[in-house]
Amino acid sequence: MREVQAPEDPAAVNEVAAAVVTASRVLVAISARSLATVEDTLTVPQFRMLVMLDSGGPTNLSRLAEQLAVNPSTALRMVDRLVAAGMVERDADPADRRVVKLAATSSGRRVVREVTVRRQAEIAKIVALMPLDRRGAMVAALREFADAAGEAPVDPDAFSGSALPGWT
Amino acid sequence: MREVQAPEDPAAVNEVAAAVVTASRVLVAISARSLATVEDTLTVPQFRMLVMLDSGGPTNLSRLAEQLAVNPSTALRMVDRLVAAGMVERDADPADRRVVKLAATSSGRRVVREVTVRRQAEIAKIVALMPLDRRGAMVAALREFADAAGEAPVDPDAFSGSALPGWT
DNA sequence: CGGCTTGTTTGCATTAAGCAATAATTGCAC
DNA sequence: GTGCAATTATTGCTTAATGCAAACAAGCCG
Repeated sequence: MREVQAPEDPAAVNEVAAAVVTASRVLVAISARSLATVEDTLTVPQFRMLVMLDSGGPTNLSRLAEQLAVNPSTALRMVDRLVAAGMVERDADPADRRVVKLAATSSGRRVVREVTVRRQAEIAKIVALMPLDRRGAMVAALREFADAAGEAPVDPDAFSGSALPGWT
Repeated sequence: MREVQAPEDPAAVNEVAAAVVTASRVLVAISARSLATVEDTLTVPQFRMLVMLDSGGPTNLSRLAEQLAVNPSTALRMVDRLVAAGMVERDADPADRRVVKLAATSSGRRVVREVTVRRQAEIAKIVALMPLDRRGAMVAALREFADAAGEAPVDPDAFSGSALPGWT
């Protein structure tokens, strides 16, 4: 069986990997900075949970824990703290008395919005420093990379208002 | 004072931001997967510490804590656990009896190498799926982005063997 | 020498996290 | 329709990560 692609040049692959790693550092740094705004109020895991609730709408505990890839008991106690902080609301589900519907309060949503706005601003600031005629190539290249990884693209409009599910 | 760049098109900036976010999800996922290999043995913060010690060479506790951006006491207890796991070595500094020199053991270094190899393999696998003639554009675009962010690029050769400091 | 700084460690508290067990429902099979 | 299996939330126990403040040790400098 033959490779579909031409034989790989190890040095070239390394070059790409290095570029990927460098870019990812930038992204991680942006995440951290934009979250530092509300750092006094929220921890990183708490923020991730809040983003899930804000973007995904109300859910129950099990699904939330599954989305965050944590143990239900962990999720439960995080919810407890967010409820105590007034950022998440608990409601009984009339259809199934086992489940507890969880939703972000307006206060919680506001925090998510603040962080998101700041993050977008950080990215935009960097993008603005790039030569105008290179941005198209940037978008194309990143999409190509994401496509190759089999990741569903983010809708530019959808995310502009509210959420970046799962992204710290 | 006038802008150097042409006036921004908000929609275009959003497009770039969306592409960046999508790509960053892929990178985060790769991180998580490649670290899952040793998940049973090490926690994420422990691995970060190990990477620091492996790539940066021996240090003392204060500098290590500073690099990881954690409190010295936190770093101390993490070191305790890594020492107990046989992955880090404590040595007295003859020049200054206050400091404790910390270094990764060969066992610790091996773990870092395993994860790094797996991560590179994951990235390479994705890169291999991209059209050959687009990889150059990808590298160029990512470098441009990193440059704009003022980040020092990663040396492809330097990182190929050992380390990705600070990158989870 | 005596104070100041630096480096490590300990005490105390909170958050995060997983596993196991329990309780409360619901759904389904018979 | 009753009883057992599955689902959902919760609690108890343990460990790890984290920060702050205080203690303690060792070097530095005037």
